[in-house]
Amino acid sequence: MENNGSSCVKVIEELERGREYAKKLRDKMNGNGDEEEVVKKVLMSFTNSLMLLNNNNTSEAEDSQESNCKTFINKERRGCYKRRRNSQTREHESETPIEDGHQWRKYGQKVILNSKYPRNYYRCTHKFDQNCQATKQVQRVEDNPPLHKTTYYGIHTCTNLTNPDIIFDDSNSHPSVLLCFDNSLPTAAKLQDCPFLSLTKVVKKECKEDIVPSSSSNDYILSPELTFDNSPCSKIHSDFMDDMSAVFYDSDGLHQLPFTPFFNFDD
DNA sequence: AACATTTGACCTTA
DNA sequence: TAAGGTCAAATGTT
Repeated sequence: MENNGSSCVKVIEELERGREYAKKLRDKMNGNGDEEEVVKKVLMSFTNSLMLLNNNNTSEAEDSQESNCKTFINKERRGCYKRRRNSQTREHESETPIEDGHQWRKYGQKVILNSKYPRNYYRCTHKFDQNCQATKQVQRVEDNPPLHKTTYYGIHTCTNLTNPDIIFDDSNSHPSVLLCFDNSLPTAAKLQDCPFLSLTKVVKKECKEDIVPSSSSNDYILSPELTFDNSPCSKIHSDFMDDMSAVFYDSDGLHQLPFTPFFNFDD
């Protein structure tokens, strides 16, 4: 895949589009027995295909670094990690740190050379209980007007959509990335009226320096599926779904399946 | 007590 | 070797 990243993006985008259509069709079925089951399976197929694509994308890079990174084998090697590839990011800039609807746990902060403000590092709260590999970095990049840059790595595979009633309003920020969530839960139906998407709004603070708390705890709400629109403003990199593991969705929710992708787009 | 954040150490990469 | 990403003990919060 390394020799044709843009083609891979197109495939992913096409699959995303197909999945959206399947979702719309499923919604229109409205409990129509067997036919709805078929649509659900189509939807599941799109989702799993996207997962497979991602896993295939990253397996080679992971293989090459396996010998160097033994973080999960030998916990005594502190600081061992996979350095991020520049191409595997989604970026977003806004006047305030964006509230993306996911649950994040801050795990680090670094002073960055030639930057006035430190960079904050977050991982998904469900990194360990659901093996969700999503991370993000948040850094204030400008003073006046205040501008925060959020860079996302990986994709959420966790399933903890706890409050889909609160929708993220991105209208006041730069529309660099639009995210779509739909975990097939009944409550998620409200989100599907938004064509390009919707973020479940955060009700909790991100970190003390970045955002004013709006409630008493520190978690974000999250939802499991993530898609991107086709807006020219969207900044989608070829292999954004880094760090994914072999986790697939079925019509009942998220399940870990005991196999790994068997095809290779480079063939 | 459980969970989240802070922060210095550790490690990899350019 | 400097810069940056991650870990984990210490500390804070609920």
